[in-house]
Amino acid sequence: MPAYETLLEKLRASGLKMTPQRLAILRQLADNDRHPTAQDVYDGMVAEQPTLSFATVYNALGALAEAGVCERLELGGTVLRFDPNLDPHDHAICDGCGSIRDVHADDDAPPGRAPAARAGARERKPRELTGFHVRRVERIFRGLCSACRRGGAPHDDHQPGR
Amino acid sequence: MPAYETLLEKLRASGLKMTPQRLAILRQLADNDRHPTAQDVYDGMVAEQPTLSFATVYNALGALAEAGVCERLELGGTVLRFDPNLDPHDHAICDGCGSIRDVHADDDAPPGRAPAARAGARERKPRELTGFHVRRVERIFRGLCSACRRGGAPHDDHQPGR
DNA sequence: CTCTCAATCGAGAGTCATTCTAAACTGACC
DNA sequence: GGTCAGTTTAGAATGACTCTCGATTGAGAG
Ligand SMILES: [Mn+2]
Ligand SMILES: [Mn+2]
Ligand SMILES: [Zn+2]
Ligand SMILES: [Zn+2]
Repeated sequence: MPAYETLLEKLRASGLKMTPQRLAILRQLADNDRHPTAQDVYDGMVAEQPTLSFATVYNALGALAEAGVCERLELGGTVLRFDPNLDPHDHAICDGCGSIRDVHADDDAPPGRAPAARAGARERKPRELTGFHVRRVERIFRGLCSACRRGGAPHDDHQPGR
Repeated sequence: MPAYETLLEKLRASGLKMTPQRLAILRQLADNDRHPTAQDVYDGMVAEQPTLSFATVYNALGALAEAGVCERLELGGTVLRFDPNLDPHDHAICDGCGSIRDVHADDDAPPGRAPAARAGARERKPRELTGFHVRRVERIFRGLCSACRRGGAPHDDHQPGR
């Protein structure tokens, strides 16, 4: 989860204009591992940017994603999410509360593979797939977070999906 | 890709009513590996079911999915897709034409793993992930299909996504 | 067969996330 | 201080789905 300075540097390098709205968005994304929606980002901004338009948040987030400052995530469900963490990684989504957690290949044993065989895990390059040229691979783990496994559906950080 | 008879049997076993609309949907799904949208299914039905309502297609597909006759796929993008193939498998989505291909763990070497280590590939059981109970794993390969790798964007079977 | 009723269907309105449109703004450069 | 591209804004538009509710209809009972 990149710090504000890091994101700022990327924005500067991208050639995009440094507007107050975009800087405020960077502040929202800095050190944020919660995969916020456009709504989340907007909510965190209206206080200091009272005239902010919703469309601006979408525009800016889209521009930042295209510039390689953050990533658009379409993890199923109806809402778009944004991730400042550009390291290749997977996501664990809780069916109970909808929370999304990063899963790095190193942290946890990938499913379908014996923990012993975890040798060349770091590898993430595109490869061939019988006539299909793979550019990137997305993996989603669905299940229950530790909190939801106890109580039925406690805090409910995110929307539980419809 | 299950045959009509197979789907019919599952529907019968589910306890759901066997209505003409649902049978027509089964006919659409039988031996279909194209992961059709509700629109696709509807389009294939209006000819023989002229009074068909769009909502009915959604209702019926939803009911069939819940009954375990087919599966709802949310592969990003804006549209819901349906898959009669219930074997655990992954999907390769072409960035060019939007076509979706099944990828079975046996067919192609999973990325991030040396082909030699393909031993216990069949394994697909839920497992622990440091505090997260994994119920199922989804994997999406994004890239270019063989057709799109040549010409820029030729036939365009599906919508290229926005 | 005929009856009965919960399950299902159909039409249209409603929802919601996202995108588009067009006008106003901003700031760098001449 | 004028010009212009890039941005922001409000609000309208889009599109995929979901809901509502009255009408219809399978499927088991008799
Ligand atoms: Mn992430
Ligand atoms: Mn499939
Ligand atoms: Zn949870
Ligand atoms: Zn293609």
